[in-house]
Amino acid sequence: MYPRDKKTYEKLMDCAEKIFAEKGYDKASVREITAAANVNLASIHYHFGSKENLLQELLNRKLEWLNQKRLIALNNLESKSKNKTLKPSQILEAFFGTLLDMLDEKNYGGEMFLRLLGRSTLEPNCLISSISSGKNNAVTEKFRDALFKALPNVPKNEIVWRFHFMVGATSYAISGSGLNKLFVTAEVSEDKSISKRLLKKRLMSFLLGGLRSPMNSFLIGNK
Amino acid sequence: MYPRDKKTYEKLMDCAEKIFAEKGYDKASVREITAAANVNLASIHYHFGSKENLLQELLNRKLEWLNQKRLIALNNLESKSKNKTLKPSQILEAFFGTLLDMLDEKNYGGEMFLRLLGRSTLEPNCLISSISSGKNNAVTEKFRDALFKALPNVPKNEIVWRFHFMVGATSYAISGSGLNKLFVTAEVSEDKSISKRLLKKRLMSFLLGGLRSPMNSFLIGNK
DNA sequence: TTATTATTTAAACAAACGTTTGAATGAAAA
DNA sequence: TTTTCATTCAAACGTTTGTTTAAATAATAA
Repeated sequence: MYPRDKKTYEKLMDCAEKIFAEKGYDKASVREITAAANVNLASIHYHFGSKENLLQELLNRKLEWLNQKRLIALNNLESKSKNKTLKPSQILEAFFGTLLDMLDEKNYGGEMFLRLLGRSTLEPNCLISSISSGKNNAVTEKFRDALFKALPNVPKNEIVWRFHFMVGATSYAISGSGLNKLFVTAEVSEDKSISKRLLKKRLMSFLLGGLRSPMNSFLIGNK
Repeated sequence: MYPRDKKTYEKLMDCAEKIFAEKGYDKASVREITAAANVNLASIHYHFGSKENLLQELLNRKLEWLNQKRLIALNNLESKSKNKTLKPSQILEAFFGTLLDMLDEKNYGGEMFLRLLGRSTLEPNCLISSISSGKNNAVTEKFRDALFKALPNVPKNEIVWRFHFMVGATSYAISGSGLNKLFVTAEVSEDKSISKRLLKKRLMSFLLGGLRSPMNSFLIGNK
């Protein structure tokens, strides 16, 4: 079932990521994870201390990697266009695009991580502190400030709100339930693999439209 | 603690709604709900059969009420503007606006239900079938068709996707975690009560922008 | 009233959970 | 080799979970 040489630690990481993504944190049991990894029940506590720590370490490692790619993308943009201000679409590409590109990756792990990240962002308990604390927060603030600069005419408060809305739409889209519903209902005349490839383009277009939506567009013609 | 005359059934409904909304289905225990309602532990199974049925009945009742209001709003729009096609903003107002108006209601129940609905929509397991089945689906399809008519130039597939994105953004925004994060971070210079009142306007504006976003807006200037 | 049904109650059940334990096993160092 | 450390293992622990049971009580009908 599993390559002999893979260490227990890595096997647990792999299986935990997959099962957490599929079932969510609560419904994924330690017994199921260790069974899938073909290791002893107690090994999670030996290597990670607890089930919760396992999830933490999982997300920390991947998020750090993702955020590094995000920052690199943002820095590239800023250095390329020397003095010109960045366009909102470019900033979104660096933040959400970098994330969504993982869907296209060959390995199954990309999609699994996205599902897990979406799940964790939407998860009720704030037990997953790594998502909204520490380094991750610093990256978010950097992009938030970039949006401030790119949209000088939009009040900062409004941008913060819209940033949250974008995160919400994305989290839902990449979470398991969201992804499945999308592929099922939109599959009117589309292959699933095509939908998967087009998800990024479609979502990004939606996010950009929402971000640039004229203020008070809802006050016109609606009392 | 509780008015004497309230029947056990109603007390359970009230407390379950609140606790489900706060903690999510899994983390909300039968013991906590019955304790809060000040009734016997076994009464959930006597009146509802199971914990799951309790949630089902809860959502069914409220969703039916909400969807009726949605349909009425849509019918009003269609009958008012005799032959003219509806504007997207009007359709969104009837669908999402009707939902978000519950935030403004005096009673605490409105916000609680929104949190619960957001939670349930985002919940991993598809155990909450009432959300995406039966009458609720019929209402969704009616609004989807209305959007088809309102946006004849946009491919239907695209509209279905964007509809999902809108649901995702809304679900996240009204769910507990979303609401809290929004109020915390956006509270730079705003009172929470103000943020709450403005949530609808802001979210609706975002949704409308996303819905009407020009197609392929992300292909321009981005390789 | 008595008889009958509906509801509430306290107690227990069975299963699943994360976690802990202490011995057994493996590998590396002395 | 012997010693030492890291890792694995089977078994059990203590909680918590949703659910069930059977007796007790309340409400209703005859």
